[in-house]
Amino acid sequence: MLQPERKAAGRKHRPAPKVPNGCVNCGVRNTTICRAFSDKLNIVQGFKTGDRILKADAHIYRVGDRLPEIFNLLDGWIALYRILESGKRQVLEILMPGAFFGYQPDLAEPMLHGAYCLSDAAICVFPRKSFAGLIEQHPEAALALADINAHAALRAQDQLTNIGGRVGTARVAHMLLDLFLRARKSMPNAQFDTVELPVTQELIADSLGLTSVYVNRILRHLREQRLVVLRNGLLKILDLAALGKLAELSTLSAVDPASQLKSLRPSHERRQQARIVTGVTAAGR
Amino acid sequence: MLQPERKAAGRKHRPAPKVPNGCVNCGVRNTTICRAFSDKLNIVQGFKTGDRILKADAHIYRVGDRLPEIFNLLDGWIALYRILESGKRQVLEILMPGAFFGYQPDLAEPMLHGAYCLSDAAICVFPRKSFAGLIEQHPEAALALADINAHAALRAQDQLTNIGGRVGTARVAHMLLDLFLRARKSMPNAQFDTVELPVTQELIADSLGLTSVYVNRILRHLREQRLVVLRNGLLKILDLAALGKLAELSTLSAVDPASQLKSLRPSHERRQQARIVTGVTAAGR
DNA sequence: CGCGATTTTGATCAATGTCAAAGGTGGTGG
DNA sequence: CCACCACCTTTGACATTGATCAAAATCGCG
Repeated sequence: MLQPERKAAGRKHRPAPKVPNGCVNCGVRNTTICRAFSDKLNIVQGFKTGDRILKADAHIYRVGDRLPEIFNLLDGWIALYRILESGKRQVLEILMPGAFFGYQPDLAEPMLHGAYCLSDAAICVFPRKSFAGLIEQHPEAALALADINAHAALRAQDQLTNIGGRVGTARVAHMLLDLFLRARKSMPNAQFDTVELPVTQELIADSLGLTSVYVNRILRHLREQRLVVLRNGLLKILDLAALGKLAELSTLSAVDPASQLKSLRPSHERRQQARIVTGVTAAGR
Repeated sequence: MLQPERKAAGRKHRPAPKVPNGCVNCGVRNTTICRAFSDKLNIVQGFKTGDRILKADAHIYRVGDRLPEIFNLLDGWIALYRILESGKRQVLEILMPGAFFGYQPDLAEPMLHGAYCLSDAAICVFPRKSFAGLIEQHPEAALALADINAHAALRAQDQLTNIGGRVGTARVAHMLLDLFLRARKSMPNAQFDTVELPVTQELIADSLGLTSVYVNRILRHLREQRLVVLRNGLLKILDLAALGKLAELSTLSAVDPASQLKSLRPSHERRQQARIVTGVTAAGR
């Protein structure tokens, strides 16, 4: 359950994040709010405050802060979270490049969630004060914002469904699958079965409403079943199909990983059905 | 865990829902997307397909449906839910009058969630096909939509935090508190400690990722502690302050019930601190 | 090589789920 | 107006999942 300050895990080979040279060369300009200005990039270019490079473990803002800015995530991973009265941390969402964050209904109010870097990261900064004006001036931007928010709601509902509807093992499987598929998208060689995952077991636990100790046991279980291995910040998928089955993909999910399950190496020798073994505790070593 | 078809509980004294006579007389026109047209109600008036009265337990749409419409909730309560592969139902949100629903990022895609009536209800129907056009034509509508979606995301995150971060007792307390405060808002006499709550224990369970049996035990516990009584579709708050404490209100919640906690009858004779008794099972009768 | 943080593991306990049966309650048809 | 029925609500006994506590083993990084 979250200690005051900690170090993120395994992110060695990751190259230092770089910011693009002008919006024209921005790699994520079609994913975030900027896509509303694709034919007039000079507007965002003039609007943005600047870019910023952040170290892993840096807090971009905390719950209760009154922010003067809004952000686009250019590179790196960021976690959004809340803190409960009990001190427990609940991770709301894990952001990857292209995310638009720091927004909430009433821009002047203190932030309802915090954001901190899972890895070194690069962000693009917008001034908060004039943001509303920008949106009002440009109808397409309002549309893009509506769409972005709708997707945010969808993701939150996905997570909600995962936590509320699945047991620990399936929860973890589902989350790993989601992270894997998302991370692979932004990878150069998109046919690999391994991706970098700068998440700590405690972070997974705080995402899924479990304990890090229990997550550790579940991970061991998944490893022993030859489904997936998470080690040193690397996630390796061994049996995508079986993992998908274990994850009890909801019939129609926003991410819809189901449609992507056929893309990894065709099939495998170990077709051992990977029963949904509950009772991770007593898993024989 | 949701059976095919069921009857909602206790909703006897509720008057039959009525639809307003024209948008001008609509009671929720300032809550939903229509607020963008406050000075030109004739536009929505001309745009809407019509109104519809629904019986309790009616399904407005189900997961996978391709909807030809979008809705405003005029009267009554509606639950949005998903179905997991296991057959488990996860309630995403409970809607009250003024909600805008049936929207999702890609309007042409099959619905990712279902909607069904907890009580008799009245809804206002918009044509889905031309909805995008309406939004594009009216910048303020796009803004309103962005805001509505942002709030939807916030609510989902609230629920996420409740399920992921709290134990059963606190979860139920938090949900009841939320429902109470929301329901009371739309009540004539807003100083009462009792509201109608057309929810079944199974619905609460499916909302919170618990079992209806366990929810029942938690409710008994809350009743025995003189905090709140839920019976026959009526929710009566006995000790609002203690309930709020039990609910571990997150420091800054979107709904922020904390700020409303002082509004009920001042204090009470039984100031028995209502310890957060865990271990509901063996509660002595 | 050594420190700080994370991962692992064992032992044990508390929270929550499952199964099954008995009571209630409101609605409805006769 | 009453009896019956379907659907909720309650409760007991028991099975599992997941949390806690505490200590050892690893790993990344000077």
